[in-house]
Amino acid sequence: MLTLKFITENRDDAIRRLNKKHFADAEKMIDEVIALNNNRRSTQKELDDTLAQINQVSKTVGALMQSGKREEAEIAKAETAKYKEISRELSAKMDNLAISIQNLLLQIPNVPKESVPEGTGADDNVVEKMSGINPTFNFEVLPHWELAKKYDLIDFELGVKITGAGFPVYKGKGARLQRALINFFLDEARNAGYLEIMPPTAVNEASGYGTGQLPDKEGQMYHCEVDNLYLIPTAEVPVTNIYRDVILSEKDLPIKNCAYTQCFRREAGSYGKDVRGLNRLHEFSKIEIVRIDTPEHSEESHKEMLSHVESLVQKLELPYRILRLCGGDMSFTAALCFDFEVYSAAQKRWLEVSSVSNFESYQANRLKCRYKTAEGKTELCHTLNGSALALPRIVAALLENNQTPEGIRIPKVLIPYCGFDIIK
RNA sequence: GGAGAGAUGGCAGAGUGGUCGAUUGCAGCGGUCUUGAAAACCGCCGUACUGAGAGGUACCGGGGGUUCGAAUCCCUCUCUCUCCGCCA
Repeated sequence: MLTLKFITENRDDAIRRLNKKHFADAEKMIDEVIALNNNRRSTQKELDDTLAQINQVSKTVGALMQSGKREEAEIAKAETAKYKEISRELSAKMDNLAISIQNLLLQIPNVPKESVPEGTGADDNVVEKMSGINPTFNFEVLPHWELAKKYDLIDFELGVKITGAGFPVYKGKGARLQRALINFFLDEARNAGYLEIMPPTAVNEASGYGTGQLPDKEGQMYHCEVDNLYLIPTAEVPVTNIYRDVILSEKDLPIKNCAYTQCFRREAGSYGKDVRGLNRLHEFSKIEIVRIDTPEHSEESHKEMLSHVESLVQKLELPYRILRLCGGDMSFTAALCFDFEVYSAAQKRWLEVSSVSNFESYQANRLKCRYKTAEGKTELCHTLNGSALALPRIVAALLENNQTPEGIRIPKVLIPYCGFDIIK
């Protein structure tokens, strides 16, 4: 969430930038926050003064009792009664104000950076870069779900039997390809300086709130009600929460973590051709990269993350494009976000395989993730994360783009990881 | 699942109703000494809100209560540890 300091000191700027995100009622909500906060401040002053009175009288009571002046002590005791009544009312008022402010702040999205383009939806995203060669075929190409069946790589029906739609079963070379990609992505991340983390895939409520999946996306996560745990939709949740309520030292930044986990998404409301095959799953594998950084360096970190992700799709020899998301298409919490898409030759469409975002201090404020500067000041960190990469759509593109009459060719970089160079 | 113990500052660990926001040790920071380092010695060393500042207020797992006054007493919730049971 945005900080009160930012909102109160940059009212007009905040409203203008929220409008870029096409956030309705920006002005109304910002002004309400400011009004509530002013009220909160004056109420707190009153409350603090009242409590100070009580504390002071209490001290004299103690002193009087010790010196045996009982009657005077009794008089002093009686005096606190009226202050107590006042403080009770004031603290009730304070609690209400604090809750109202918190509720409002949770509803206000992050403000986009200046470099975010104007726009209302996916069509307004700016293509930053397009690279790689779209494959051409002189035979009839099959979509990946048919290739998966033809070569017995992925069994969607079996997944339905065991669990349900969106939980595919990978078999033989299909399973080995999964493991190869996971290891390849993890090795690449480690070589780029990321510390590998293997976190739990179920998290508690506090972690869900920490990274902002709760309360907004409650319905999108699998919830184990008996123990009140949530299956993670991304490794971002457990990994970023490592730094919840932590004050880091400036010399430790940027922190660079990577993690492979299974990810679970209910995808309530999804249907149609977008969910065919591997395009949208309830459970999938993903390698996530996470950074915690200083405000001064986070932009640089973001660039490094983008070139890391770009190197992955390049090594996999996939045609790709990088989109700079417009204000209207960005997520609630991002300040700047780039999407990577790979071209899927049989489906003839772009598939999103990575989203690399800078959240600036928005997420850190909720997480209370701070760092001590060299001068000893405590400041909010910036947090960033990105997929590097999510497997299913990469697999979809690899299968479709690399199909030949002889079989499916494995990109050179993956051959040592797979242990085979063609699927036939 | 059964029984017991516990939750205090980055860590360890005192504190059982009145200058306790908290003794002490370690770690950290600054300094003296040293060619440099170590050792020794001296000083500093939680977070947040509020105030121009001095300062004020809150926080000893969370919430509630008793009291003029609570880290300390009571209730409640959560979590952790130990032992037993079950088990990958």
